[in-house]
Amino acid sequence: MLKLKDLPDSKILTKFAERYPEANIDGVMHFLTLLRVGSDLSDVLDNFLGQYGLLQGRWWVLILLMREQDLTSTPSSLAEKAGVSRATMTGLIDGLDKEGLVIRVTNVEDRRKFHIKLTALGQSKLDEVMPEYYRRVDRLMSILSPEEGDVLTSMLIKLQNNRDVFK
Amino acid sequence: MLKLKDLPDSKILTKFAERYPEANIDGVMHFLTLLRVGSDLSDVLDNFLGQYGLLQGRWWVLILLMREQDLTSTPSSLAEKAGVSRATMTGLIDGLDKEGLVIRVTNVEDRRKFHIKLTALGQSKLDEVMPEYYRRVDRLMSILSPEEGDVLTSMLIKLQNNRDVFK
DNA sequence: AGATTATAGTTAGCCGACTAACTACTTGTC
DNA sequence: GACAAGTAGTTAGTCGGCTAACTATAATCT
Repeated sequence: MLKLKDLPDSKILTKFAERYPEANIDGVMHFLTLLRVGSDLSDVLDNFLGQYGLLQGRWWVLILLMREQDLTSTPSSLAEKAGVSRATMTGLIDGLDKEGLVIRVTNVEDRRKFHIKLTALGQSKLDEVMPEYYRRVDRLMSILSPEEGDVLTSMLIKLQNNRDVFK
Repeated sequence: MLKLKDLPDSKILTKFAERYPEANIDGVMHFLTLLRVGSDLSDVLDNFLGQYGLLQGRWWVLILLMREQDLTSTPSSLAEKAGVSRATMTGLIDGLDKEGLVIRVTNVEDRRKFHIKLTALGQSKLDEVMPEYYRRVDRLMSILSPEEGDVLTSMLIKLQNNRDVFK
């Protein structure tokens, strides 16, 4: 996502605003800051997960399975919930299967489907990662007061709901 | 970046919190919301740029060149400012060169380098995209008051500066 | 001045997304 | 109950990132 390291300073934005008077300098700065911080935090998360041999894609699959009562789901359902294509989910499951973190079980009721099940090894991988993940998130977010956190989220949701204006 | 569509609700988080008492439910929700909104806005931006035959990578290169006094820079400098590897920058410049939006000019002072220069066609591509881009950003961000925008950015910067706790 | 070290750019090969097309199976309709 | 349409999963091929290794050139240090 946003890779740009060199965010414009107000001098540059002013130069651009001369050519493009539509520019709302403050708005652009707020927008770019949001993209940039989101991207950087995502990178930091990937980096953290990498220490456990995971990446966001695989990690979410494990978590989605753990959410299920019987620790089981189907590739299609996982793909939809994880926000990736079914083809991508095939690859993610391949990798997790190879490492023994999940298993594919044939579904006798609908032979098009598989049951994807979290294994004991998969659960123990989560048990290894999640406590540390939660501690890190807590440390990260504790720079904001609980009230600030609520305000942040409410503003983000407003932007989220307004994003269609960009389409 | 964050693809996960199915953010946990408080019921799921509570279940996880039983197994992982470290979990600060509110903090996790705020964190995931930030990643999610950042990711979605980035996708929306890519989608917008795609209508003009651009993607974020190429678009930033054009903008970085336009920031320069003589509309000229080097691949290394562009790579660093854009936050991509030099190898990736080679590919971006290849594409832009092929479309005539930038040109490579040999550098007689240091024959290892090239001058990468924005062409008139490249400038006119920006002139086509930027006004609409600024209008969209303005419309998006105008859901927040100027004061809210400032508060948002200041909280984001706090998180940004605190992200090393994750490492 | 010559050898070493550092820098600029490219190439090759990998990785994880994607879409499109394919097989296998199920559902629905006449 | 056969056949059309829909769904589940995989495969093949593309794309834009990446790192590592390579070539060419410049700078530095005896």
